[in-house]
Amino acid sequence: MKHTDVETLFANNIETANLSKKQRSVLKASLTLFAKQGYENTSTLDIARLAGVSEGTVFKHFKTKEGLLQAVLNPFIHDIFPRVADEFLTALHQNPFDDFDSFLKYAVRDRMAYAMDNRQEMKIFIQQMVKDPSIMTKLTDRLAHLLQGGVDSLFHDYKQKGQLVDWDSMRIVRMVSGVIVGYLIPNIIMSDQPLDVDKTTDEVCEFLLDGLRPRN
Amino acid sequence: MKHTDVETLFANNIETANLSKKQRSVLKASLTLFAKQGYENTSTLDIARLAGVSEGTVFKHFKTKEGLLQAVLNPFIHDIFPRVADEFLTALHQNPFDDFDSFLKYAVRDRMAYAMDNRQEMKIFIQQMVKDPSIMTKLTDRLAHLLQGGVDSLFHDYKQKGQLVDWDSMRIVRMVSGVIVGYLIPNIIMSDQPLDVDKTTDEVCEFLLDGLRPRN
Amino acid sequence: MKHTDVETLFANNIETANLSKKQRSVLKASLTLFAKQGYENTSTLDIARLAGVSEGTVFKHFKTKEGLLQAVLNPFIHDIFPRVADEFLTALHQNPFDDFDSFLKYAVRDRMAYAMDNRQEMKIFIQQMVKDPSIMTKLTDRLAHLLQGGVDSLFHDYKQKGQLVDWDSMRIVRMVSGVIVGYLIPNIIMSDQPLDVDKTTDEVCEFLLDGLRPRN
Amino acid sequence: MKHTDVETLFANNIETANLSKKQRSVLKASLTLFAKQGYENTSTLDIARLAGVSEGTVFKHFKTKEGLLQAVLNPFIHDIFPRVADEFLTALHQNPFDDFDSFLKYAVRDRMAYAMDNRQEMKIFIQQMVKDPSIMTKLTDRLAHLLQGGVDSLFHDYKQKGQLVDWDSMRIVRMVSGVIVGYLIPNIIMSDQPLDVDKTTDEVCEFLLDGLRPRN
DNA sequence: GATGAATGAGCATTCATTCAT
DNA sequence: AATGAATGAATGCTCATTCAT
Repeated sequence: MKHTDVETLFANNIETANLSKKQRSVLKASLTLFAKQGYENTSTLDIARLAGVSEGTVFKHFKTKEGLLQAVLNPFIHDIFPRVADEFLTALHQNPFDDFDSFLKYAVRDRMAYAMDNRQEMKIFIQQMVKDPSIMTKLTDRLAHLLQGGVDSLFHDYKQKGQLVDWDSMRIVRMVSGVIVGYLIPNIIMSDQPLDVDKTTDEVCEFLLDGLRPRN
Repeated sequence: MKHTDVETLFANNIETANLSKKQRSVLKASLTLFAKQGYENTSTLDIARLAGVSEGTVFKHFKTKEGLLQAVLNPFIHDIFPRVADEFLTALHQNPFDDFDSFLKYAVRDRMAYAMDNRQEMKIFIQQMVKDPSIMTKLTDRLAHLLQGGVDSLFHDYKQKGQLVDWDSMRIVRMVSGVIVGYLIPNIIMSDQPLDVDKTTDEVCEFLLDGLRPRN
Repeated sequence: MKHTDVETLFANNIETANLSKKQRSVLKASLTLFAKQGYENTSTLDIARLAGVSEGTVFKHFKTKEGLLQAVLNPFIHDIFPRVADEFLTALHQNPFDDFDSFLKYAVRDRMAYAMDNRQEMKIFIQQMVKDPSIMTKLTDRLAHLLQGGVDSLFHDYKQKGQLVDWDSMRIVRMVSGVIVGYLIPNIIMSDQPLDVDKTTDEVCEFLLDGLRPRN
Repeated sequence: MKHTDVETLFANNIETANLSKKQRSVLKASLTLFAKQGYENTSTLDIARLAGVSEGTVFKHFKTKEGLLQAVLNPFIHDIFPRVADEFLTALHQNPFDDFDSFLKYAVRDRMAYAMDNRQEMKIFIQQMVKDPSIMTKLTDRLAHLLQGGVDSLFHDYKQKGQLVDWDSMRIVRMVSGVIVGYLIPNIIMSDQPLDVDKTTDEVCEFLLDGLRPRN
């Protein structure tokens, strides 16, 4: 069960679909350069050159450099992340795990691997979030809304079976993602040292499982 | 037991000490503006104006804008953060807690409050780390080194008493700080919504304590 | 006796006649925009949008933006203004006035009303003349040629009857139009305050007829 | 009795006084180029080159290209034109003329010569007025205010002596300047054909004094 | 040490014009 | 004929940095 990586989704994105070949290459060049050197340190000329187009072309469709950034980030917020979340929830529903331990391990490993596969893209997101918090709000709102329904039913059985603490589902999600984020962010940012997904998953889960064990 | 805030430490900082009044005001203006609008979006003229000096003065001592950034960040890495860590460890040693629960609650609340008190300064750090990972490496190396000795002796008793899982001390530190970081970063960045430190501390500790409970 | 306004003449103009519907709409859009925001501040994209055509279409027929301007101005010089002048002279000949006073009042009121009715179009002309004096030369040459014959016969009788000073006809024309221009230009340019044509006509004529010499 | 020309006044202008040598040369270059090729067709690089400075220098003091235009025009509105008007009124008061004929001839010739001497500067003014009518409003308001008091006393005697029609003084001023403007504007704009000031003065005055009514 | 005028390379953006479809 | 994507030169403007005073 392999997840689709962001780049593929990006290429097929609905908003991206009606762009010409050149405009798509502008978008891709922006993604690459923003990730590598940051938004502010990337000039529109850099983008044009990497995309193999004229500078005018960069502005013809995207109007401003900021518009280009939005065009890079929006698919993530409105399409890719939600789709990924959905894909993930579906996968979880289709492969039911007998116990919460296996479930958690699968989930953590999967999302961690996902993030590792898409480091570059994550980095832009993190960089922009640090500057413009509204992006983060938009994204978390959107994801919260998406997960709200899905996770309740997922967690319900495990709670019944006494394998999972009877907390509000979103609190559990926050804890788990908090720990993962605390682990991943330093790694994503210092991108030269990739993470050992298996080892980290084991460590994280051992810790999470005892934290999430039901109180007797 | 109140911690000293970063700004006071900053003013008294050893590297900062031998600067003239004007140069110090340049440094302070940089801190303020970098925090508010980011490094790239702050011009040296902005800094000069806020500091009440000429543009030439900004460069007289600090050579380049990058030098100004380093002058702002270095005290944190080499002086302020270590001193804060030391202050914290000392406090912990001086106020011994009978059980790990009380200890953890104190520690978490204290560091959380500390971060909340110095949001602005943290924000520059986060922003720069995202762009220049080496800053993070430098900082974590330095802190790791500082804590290594200190925490071992702190945790030893609790481990003996069967109140704390017998993991490597740094793994415990990483877990705890991971959870805290996962909680704080979103809040620091979206600085308009301050965090309820007490409530969050309780939530975080409830979770951490079961995760860190020794295995039978 | 109502004069035809410039827009109607423009639409029926001989040079304009063999244009396609789209090209005509390009020309009309140019007229509107040049008048409203000036030639330099109007982009060919603005024109294309207002005309409801593509940018390519704008250039298909008119070759350059300058060509577009010429296409807008030429009808005025070669067709519309002369036709208007002719229409005016004819009207004067057909409605002979017994005395020069009545004649002058009619003429002044008519041309003044004409200019007021076509402010927008006048404005482009004025703006362009200021930049490219050759337009003015072309126009004045053309009008001078047209009036030369016509006015002589018109003025002759009045001069004979001792109602009009015996100056060269063109000097009289120049004086009269000078005074009118001095009155109108400020008003056309500051288009928000329309002029009271009747009142102004009376003032201007009183002055033109008696000058500054006191009435006995 | 020779009037001071605009360029000299411009150089000594109070607002202009505290500019550095280079900034003054930027201002002078702007004046020259705006007059020669119009505001829109003059690039800031053109100005920099003619002024013999870097492009940055152009913006250091004047902030924007529009600011440069204002810096060129403002002295005219706030300083030069008023000073010229004052100088003119004073001169008229100091050299009393026995009859209105001599007075008018002197005044017309003087202002006409003044305008001819400063064609280039006038041209910018006219060009800008055509685009931004508010400039004209500002100027006319200012001049009207200045003349209001002065001309009344000047005209009073001539009116008493029966040499000047008993109209409102401003109406007389408007008529006279209207005729002069009607004569001058075409000439200023088509700057290659300078005007014969003496001949034109005679023509204009003859007309102004007696109107179109035949001499008995 | 401090000043601030000057620099000039760099940047985002605009726009008339072209051309393949 | 019409389209509109693409072009690339040009433009107004910014900013870190230098240096004469």
